[in-house]
Amino acid sequence: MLDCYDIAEKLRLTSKLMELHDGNEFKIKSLAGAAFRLSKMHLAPEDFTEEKVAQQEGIGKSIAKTIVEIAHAGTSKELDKLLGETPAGVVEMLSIKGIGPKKVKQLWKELVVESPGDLLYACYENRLVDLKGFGQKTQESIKQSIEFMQVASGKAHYATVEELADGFVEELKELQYVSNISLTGDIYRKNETLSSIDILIASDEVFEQEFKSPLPINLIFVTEEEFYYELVKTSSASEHLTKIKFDSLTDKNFLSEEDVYKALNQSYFIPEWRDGLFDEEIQKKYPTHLIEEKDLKGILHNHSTYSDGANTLEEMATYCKELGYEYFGIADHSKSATYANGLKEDRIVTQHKEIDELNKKLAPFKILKGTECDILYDGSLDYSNEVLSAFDYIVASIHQHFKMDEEKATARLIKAIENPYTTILGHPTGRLLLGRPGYPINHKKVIDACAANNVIMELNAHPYRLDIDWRWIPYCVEKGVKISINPDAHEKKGFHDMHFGTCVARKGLLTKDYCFNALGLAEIESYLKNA
DNA sequence: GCCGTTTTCGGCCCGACTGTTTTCAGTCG
Repeated sequence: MLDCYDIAEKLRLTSKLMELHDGNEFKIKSLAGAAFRLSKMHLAPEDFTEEKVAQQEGIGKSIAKTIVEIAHAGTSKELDKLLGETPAGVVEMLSIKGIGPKKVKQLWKELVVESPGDLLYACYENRLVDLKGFGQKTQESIKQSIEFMQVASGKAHYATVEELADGFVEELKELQYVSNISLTGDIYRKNETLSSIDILIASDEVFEQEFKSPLPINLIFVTEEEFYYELVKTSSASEHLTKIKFDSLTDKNFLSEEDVYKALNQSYFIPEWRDGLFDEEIQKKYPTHLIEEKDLKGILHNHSTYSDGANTLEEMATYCKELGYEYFGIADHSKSATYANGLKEDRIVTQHKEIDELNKKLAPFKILKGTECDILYDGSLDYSNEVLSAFDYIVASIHQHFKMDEEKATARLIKAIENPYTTILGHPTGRLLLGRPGYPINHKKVIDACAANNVIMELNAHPYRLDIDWRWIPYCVEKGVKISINPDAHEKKGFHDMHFGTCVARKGLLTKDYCFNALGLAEIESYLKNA
């Protein structure tokens, strides 16, 4: 039997859902009012009869009936019906602080946002500011609310805590009794989502430290002599420890992590490789030139104010040049992406004219003419062949119709891959880490199709996407499919997400040779010309 | 849906705050 407060919550939810579904506004108000009153009442179980409940101010016969129903059954028919008509993620959105049913309804109906994860990404893409009644500040506060919710649920994206964790280590390093210190655990392996920040400390003293952190902090204390032994141990997944026969070590005193692997008669595993997934591959073929940020020569897949970006084409390109890159690929949304102000054909012509002008100004730096072309429901692309041929390259991505089974979604992607104009397959699963799972696809079939059609696979470097998942990179490389590390930048600072893309690319053993945008400008232009 | 009564239908509803507006809508406690 539920108590007054819990029943009130259900009534409140019912009224919010009714509001989402255009219910009678006075009915909605009386439900909300009844919920408010009920939440402050303390009725004994025997008081939950329709007659007694209906005596309360603001509660009439009808709501009294509902209250008794909920008290005994935990829910009501009306509530169940409304829940059945509402995507679960939209219901979750109702609990985001700062937005109520009216705004949730607007987001759901006008932006087709169906979960807090969707919504967070829409904030990142700057899509809320143009909605009536929304603005920059509302968007920012929604973003913060959702980030808070995600952290509150016990997990955070790597990007959210990277800087913070490094700061903690620096802070602790200053303590005189700390003789050695390092991050360890998942964060040391640069895993894409984290549930704690683990720090290994060599110290004679065990101490406690207060941190302001969104994730729990585990301080692990060891002796100075055993520091590197413990570092390898605590930073490795158990699968990795088993494969390298870590337990066979008798000595625990080492001078470095490399020495630990030497003693095990193993080649060295950088922390990123200690998940235990590719141990045999690494042993057989140690990657010769693992990708580094400095190998990246250009940035493809970016947005500008032409579609849903926050900075102009010129601002984006100029900043890209300032960062030392050789080229900048603009890939604004295509016409079907109406929510993102996708470009109709006439605006492509305008943009290309501007690019030609800017290229004169910025040479030898170059802006490449691209598009992030929507893959439509049936797998066809969003522009005619004639329009597609006007671009230097095409990033083909799915943005709509996410609810497909694996067979359909895979066929849809393969059809897009087989389109002769497709250069890069954008964020192949559409996942948002800690947000939504993405559509299910058969990765092998999709990668095989890329290989057969000479299509490059995107590794979307946005820390919420990191899509394609790095676990599939070795298979891409095996099939000869190159990887393009793309930030999907919607503003200048988005370029810095290349760092996170590179982190996971290294986890996936990506070498410079198989990274598409490690090609210099001349090489990439010649590739695009001949493709 | 609830309420109240000038008894059966018309009006309901606190105020502060914020952000987006250009006089107000939505949210919250």
